[in-house]
Amino acid sequence: MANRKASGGDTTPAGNLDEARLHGVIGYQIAQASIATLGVFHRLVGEPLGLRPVEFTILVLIKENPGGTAARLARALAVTAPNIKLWLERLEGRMLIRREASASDRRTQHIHVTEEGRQIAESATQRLIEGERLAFSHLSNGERAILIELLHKVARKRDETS
Amino acid sequence: MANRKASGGDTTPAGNLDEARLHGVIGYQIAQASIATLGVFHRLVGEPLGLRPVEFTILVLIKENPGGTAARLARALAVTAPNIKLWLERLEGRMLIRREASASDRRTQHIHVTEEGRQIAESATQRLIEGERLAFSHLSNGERAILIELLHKVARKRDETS
DNA sequence: TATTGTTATACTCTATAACTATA
DNA sequence: TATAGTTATAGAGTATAACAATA
Repeated sequence: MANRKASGGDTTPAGNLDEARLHGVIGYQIAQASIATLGVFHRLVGEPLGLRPVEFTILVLIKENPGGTAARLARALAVTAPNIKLWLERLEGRMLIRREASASDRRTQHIHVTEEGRQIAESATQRLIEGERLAFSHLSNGERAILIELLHKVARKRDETS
Repeated sequence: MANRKASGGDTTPAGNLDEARLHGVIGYQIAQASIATLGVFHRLVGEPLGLRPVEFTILVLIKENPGGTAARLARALAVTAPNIKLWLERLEGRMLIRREASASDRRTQHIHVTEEGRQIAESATQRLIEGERLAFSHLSNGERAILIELLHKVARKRDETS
């Protein structure tokens, strides 16, 4: 931290290293920003609730899409089928979700959250929203809303191209 | 793949209160958006140039901060010391960077890019900027600029809290 | 006493291929 | 023929602990 600039200086997220044209690469800025958001997640959800980012996302998506299938989750999160199966097994082992055989298609299972899973999912989401609001309080409410909408637009693109 | 808007597709059920709440989690939107940007990276840089995201970032940061040390890179990218050492060894093995012993501090090494490393770093950056402009053409130039600045603000936060 | 770089090691996560049973 | 879920396995990536050299 020897050469840290004073307040108002042009410090960069990457440990005060110069970024130059890298600054204009969206993917790079997203990766750098994710270091901050993952820090918030780990502190407020990962550590206290024992949830990894993937587990949290899967749990919430199941809660919001009750009766969905594993294959649909895998596509939504861009993970492989064996991968999603492992995470579902862990969540099921912790009694946070349950899987029911489908009546119409005997290949698939309909996934739901348990009551405990619902509570943890809602608690985690609430912690994240409040935690991010506090950690990123140097962004106004409007800026956070704009950021989310623009990120949403970027994320939407992958469905159309890939 | 799934490009459905309604009719029981991958859209979340309407009237679900918590769907809006997950929508407001910055870290979630960042993770979703990174799937799209990583796709662009893999197609335009990872595949043709044989560079992983970490390798690209390390290479560019070295190019723009010549003479830096491994420890500084590790802090900048939030990776551990043994980890950065492995990536530096691979880049050095490909003759993209070189390490020189320091005269003042005999513990450290000053890292520079080779001529080939410089060319690849610049080519990769150029490909990414143009590729993202094309892939995310549904965002205006202004929107992309705003997105980058807001991500920059989020990323900058991690230095102050952690 | 703290820091840089390194080694050794184990663990987590992920991807691929192959299999089954359904459709 | 295609899809959902599963199994087995190998590989990639990452973290931790311990160490030596230097500040």
